[in-house]
Amino acid sequence: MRDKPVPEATVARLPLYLHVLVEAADVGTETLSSDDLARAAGLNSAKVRKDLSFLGTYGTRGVGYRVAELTSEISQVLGLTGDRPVVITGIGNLGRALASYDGFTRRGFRVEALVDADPAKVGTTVGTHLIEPVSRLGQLVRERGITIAVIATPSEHAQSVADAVVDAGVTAILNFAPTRLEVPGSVTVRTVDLSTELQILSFYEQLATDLPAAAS
Amino acid sequence: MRDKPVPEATVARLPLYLHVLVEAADVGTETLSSDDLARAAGLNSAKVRKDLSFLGTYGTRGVGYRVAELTSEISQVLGLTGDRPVVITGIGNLGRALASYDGFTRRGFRVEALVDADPAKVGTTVGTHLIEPVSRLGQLVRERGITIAVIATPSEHAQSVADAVVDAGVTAILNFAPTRLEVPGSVTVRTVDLSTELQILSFYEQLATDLPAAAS
DNA sequence: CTTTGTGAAATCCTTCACAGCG
DNA sequence: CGCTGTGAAGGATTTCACAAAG
Repeated sequence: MRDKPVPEATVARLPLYLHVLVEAADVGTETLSSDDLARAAGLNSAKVRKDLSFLGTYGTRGVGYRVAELTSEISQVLGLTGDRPVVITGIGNLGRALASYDGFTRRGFRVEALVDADPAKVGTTVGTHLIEPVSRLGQLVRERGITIAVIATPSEHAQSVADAVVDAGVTAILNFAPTRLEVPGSVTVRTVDLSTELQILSFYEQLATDLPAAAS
Repeated sequence: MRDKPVPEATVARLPLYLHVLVEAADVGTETLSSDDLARAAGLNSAKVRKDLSFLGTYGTRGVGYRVAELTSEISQVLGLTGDRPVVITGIGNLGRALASYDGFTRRGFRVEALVDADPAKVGTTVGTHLIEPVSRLGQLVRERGITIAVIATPSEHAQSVADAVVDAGVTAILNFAPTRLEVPGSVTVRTVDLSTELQILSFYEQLATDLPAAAS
């Protein structure tokens, strides 16, 4: 049950299951069937079972999955044990939104440092976090053992920030700048580009309005 | 050449091609080969050619694709002709970031209305945009022909906002609340959940640090 | 009798490899 | 020649369908 290579598509759904499980636990539910999970997650039950089978976690036939057990199993697989320190770079509107977003904290992430290039912002705070100068970026990453960086800078600075954090030991980057980052293969990058998302939506929106009616 | 069902995976890459094309045009480049496009987009050239073949746009053998022509072709397929009015709901830090994000405007989107439930925010402005009360949401959508809504409200209000905009005629929703929205099949929803993204990153970050070295 | 876990079929996506156009 | 367009091969993912466990 060890060493199955969890498929990418499955990894992308694990946070969704986790979300459903946490909500179920809040309500006091102790077990969920694959069908319950599927309905709540908007999937079908076969997919849920296949996904969970990769984790090596076994449900109970005739009953379902134990919420507590599955929660901790998924958390473990995702590496959400303990707090993971994160640095946010670029404290504009978006960076500020991210810094005060409690969804990070509620999952296992801790905003450990904020940096910005603007001297007028350095020394001010967002919530309880102090904004530090970008010149200290490498040092902060090293000193605080940060391995995940969020880039919310203007796109023209995204690459140089990426270079700096990678050089200091970061191995995962969440990039909000609309640019392709060039990084070593050992570093994982996920880019969230808002205008890309809107353009994809636009395509499907157009389909929906061109055809009279058709849906799945 | 009409009526090929453009695959989902291809649609997701079209904005990327568009981005590369716009940058190329800025520098005065008039043609790009599939290999040039692939390098700039971080893909391989076969994929680029396959993708573009679905559009019915033909390049020139021995030369490549005409930048201007391909740009307008992709824009058309994505439905980016003319301005598309968008409403942003929930003007917290994130909503404010979105409202002032010029990436929307630079592509074919126009922020046409902002709404918030907080009476203290209603009547104030973000840039040139006035914040209106959520009670006017349906009316605004109808009057201004809005078909795309961005939801940046707290998650407990996301569903009711979705219901309201769908009822008023919106057919595409970009959802930043960490909730699954229940909508009719004719409405397209894309959810961007920041903590989901971080959790996926966490998985790969963990892999990278557990293994000594392995990358593609 | 309910629900899991999983081979096998079906579908979707990517990559290969090359014929053929400019 | 160089580069597109595309059948065909190869992978990955989803769905089916059912045997076996509780």
